[in-house]
Amino acid sequence: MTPNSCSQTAAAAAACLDLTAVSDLIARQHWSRLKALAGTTSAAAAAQLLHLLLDSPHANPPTLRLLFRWSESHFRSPQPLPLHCRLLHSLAAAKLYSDLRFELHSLAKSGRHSAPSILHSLSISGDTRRRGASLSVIADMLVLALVKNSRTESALEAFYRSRDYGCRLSVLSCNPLLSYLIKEGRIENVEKVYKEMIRRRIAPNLITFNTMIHGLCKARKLRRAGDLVEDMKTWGFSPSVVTYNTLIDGYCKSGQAGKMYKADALLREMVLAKIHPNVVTFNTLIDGYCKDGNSSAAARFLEEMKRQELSPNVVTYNSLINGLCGEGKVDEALGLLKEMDDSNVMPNVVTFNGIVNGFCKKGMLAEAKGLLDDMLERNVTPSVITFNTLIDGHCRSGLMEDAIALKRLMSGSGIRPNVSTYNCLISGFCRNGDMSSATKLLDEMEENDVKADLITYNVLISALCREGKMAKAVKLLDEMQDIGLQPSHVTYNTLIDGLCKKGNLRAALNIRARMEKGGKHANVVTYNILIKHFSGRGKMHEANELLNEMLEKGLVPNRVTYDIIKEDMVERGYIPDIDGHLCNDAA
DNA sequence: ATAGGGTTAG
Repeated sequence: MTPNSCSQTAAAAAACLDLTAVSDLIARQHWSRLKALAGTTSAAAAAQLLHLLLDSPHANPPTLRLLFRWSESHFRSPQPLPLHCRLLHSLAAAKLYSDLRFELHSLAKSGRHSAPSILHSLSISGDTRRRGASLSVIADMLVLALVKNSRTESALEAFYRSRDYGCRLSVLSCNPLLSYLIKEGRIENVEKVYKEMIRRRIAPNLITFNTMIHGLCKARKLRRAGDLVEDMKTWGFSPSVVTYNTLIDGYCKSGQAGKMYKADALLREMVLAKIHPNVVTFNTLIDGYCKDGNSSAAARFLEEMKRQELSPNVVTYNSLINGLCGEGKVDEALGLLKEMDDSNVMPNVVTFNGIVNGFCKKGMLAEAKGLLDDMLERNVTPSVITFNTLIDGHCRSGLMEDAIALKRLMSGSGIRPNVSTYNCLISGFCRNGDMSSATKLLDEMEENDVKADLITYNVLISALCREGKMAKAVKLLDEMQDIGLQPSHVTYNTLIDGLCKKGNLRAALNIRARMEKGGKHANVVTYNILIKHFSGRGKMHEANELLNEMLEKGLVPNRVTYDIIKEDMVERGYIPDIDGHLCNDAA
């Protein structure tokens, strides 16, 4: 068959076009002349021509793509999926991978088709003999395209379904899939995908392992993360600086006892293994120590990194500035801001937010507000968080009018108040017992289409509890569950506390039952509330039983627990007969 | 294609 001969279809016979001339017009994008020659006056006609060109052995894939793109934009209507799939196959066969990526990207972005229908259409399209090999490449790129377009659910479907078509995927799509699932906090899916990768003999690489370790750390499964480090070694990969940084960060954020000691041990271990700590390593440690309330240890790490000739960057300084401000050491934070200037590290909005927060915490509201001018001078644009911090600071000092003025100022600077803004203000009004102003803000939220969140409800519930309006408070619990908001421990504990204070133990236990039903287990705070309720009423036996129950569950008593035991029980002459845990810890 | 920083509730 020669390129100019008509192919076997009836449509082609009718058209009997000079395909070389047609291709030439397409390549030169002479669309009106193409219309005259080939009659492409509709999307359907263009589709027909595309099929014709695809059937011709001399079809040129880039030309096909030009025609396809022109048709979709010119007629403002998408071409049918089977045709798109034929185009994808021809691009894959010609190894035009960047064009293929682009086409899959637009297919994924449009969201018109589900992953299974795309895979199915691909599987029955294209040259039967070469389909298998190119199907794998296309499916692999499809998963990647779906991930990049935040269509994680479809990406997962494509990942699993592609197995039914015998596709061999690669780490190039699986790694980003894992990474996105982690970003979305869907750790169960992460582990499933990983296991499926192994089952399908998609060999994990160093990045797969680092990503998985990150996911497990984020899910606070530190032991499993450690197991994976051993796994990676059996696959022939040595932990890299990223592996260590991830683990160090995992421990810093784990909340477990001695976490900073573990983080420090990992630092020593990596140095011993001749893996050099980098800026991220130090930043992670500095942030970890700051969050642990130990900014002086963090400051020593800043010195250490300088000694190792690693340049602290804006993240380094931000972590330390935030830590210092959190401890009320705003002067030292300002010293660091000066140091940034000296070493040409540009402060950004996060830097200033930290200092604004520091001033607010000390009640130095004029200084905090004054930072807005400094920011302006330095070309740093305040963010919602800057204003929220300022607003919250004013609310906490009872300066509600100034807080409202700041909200106007932020709107005037083109920053829309978000839920947090409203939460700060509502909580401020509630603290002042001004429920009518709080309610007005709730209405305003509705008008501005800002949805109430968990914190909004917690704030309102605790305000109602303080006023003893328990029926209304419980009603809000129902309401939030109705609109699909998961109540938190705080929500339940606030209600339990309110009900206990009213002496309504039965209702309090009812909420506790709802809490368990909602998958949230009683925590230390829950027990403290209940123990306080009993011991405060002289029911020492019940209080004691709750103490034991709490310890049996492995919950660790905190300061509040000890205060209750000391003031309500011991000082009134009752010695809890709970087992050894308490004596050891209390001593 | 993998790792690090900011506000708000009890």
